Amino acid sequence: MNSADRPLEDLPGFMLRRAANDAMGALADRLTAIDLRISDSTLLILLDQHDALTAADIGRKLDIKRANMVPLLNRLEDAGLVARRPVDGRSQAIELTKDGRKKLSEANAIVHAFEADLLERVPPEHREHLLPALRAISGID
Amino acid sequence: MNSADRPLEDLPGFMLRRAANDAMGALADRLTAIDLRISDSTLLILLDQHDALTAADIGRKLDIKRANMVPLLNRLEDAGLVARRPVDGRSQAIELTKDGRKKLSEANAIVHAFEADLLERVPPEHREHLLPALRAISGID
DNA sequence: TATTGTTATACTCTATAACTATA
DNA sequence: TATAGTTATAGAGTATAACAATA
Repeated sequence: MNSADRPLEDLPGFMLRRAANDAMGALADRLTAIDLRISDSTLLILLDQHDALTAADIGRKLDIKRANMVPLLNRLEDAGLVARRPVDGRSQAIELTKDGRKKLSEANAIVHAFEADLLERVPPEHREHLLPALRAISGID
Repeated sequence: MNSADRPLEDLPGFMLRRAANDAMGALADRLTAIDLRISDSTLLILLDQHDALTAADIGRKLDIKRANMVPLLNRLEDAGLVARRPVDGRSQAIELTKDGRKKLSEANAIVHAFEADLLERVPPEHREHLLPALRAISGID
């Protein structure tokens, strides 16, 4: 036992991992009600907020490798939620279908309720600092 | 495009996932220098801070299912870093070996440097709020 | 009866290498 | 030459079910 070292609960990195795992586990559970995974819902929300994204665009924005976009898009296309539309000889735009927009509205309801519940858990005095801190860690702004 | 919805970067849950993924990817990269995974280093640090933990104890503290403790402990035992010692007919204490304590000190150096760098990225006015917010999300205190 | 350690298994996410076709 | 989409594959984390032995 080395008392000079801080317990794991005092390490921001460890707690970041634990908080993310707990929170994402809870979100994944809620999303099973509409047969979506977290990455599915994220992709639908992203498509709703940007026009004319290609598969490679999505991969870059969501930190998903090109190779891993394929099964993800196959699954969403098989479910009838998105469609691939060639924009030139090698790129394809990914677009929400009518069913996709319907599923998106269900996903938005679940995700936003989840986000509200998540913030609710954070004591008010720390609440406004969470997003800026997380953005800084991710290298955004 | 639904402008009523906030972009993904404004959702704490999404940014929590992204920050954790980015940070843990960076930590995992650093730990490859001493041939450890994140879960390995976490287990070594935990063993250093508590006496006489059984495999089931560790699983509960680190949120690792009993079944998944087996390959983890096998790997660390094969590497000579921990030893299993039966404490009764069904439980076994997990103990750091001499090599394990040496590896632990290397892991502590890497982990604490990483934690310092992580906090450094967070603007000072948000820094002290990060840990309490993450603890609250994880359901600690 | 509940718990421990274990085996087997499966699913998700992620990562790399290699290939074809196109800009 | 660089990029896009694809295939195949492997690693890592995680989940459940079932079993024997023990508390």
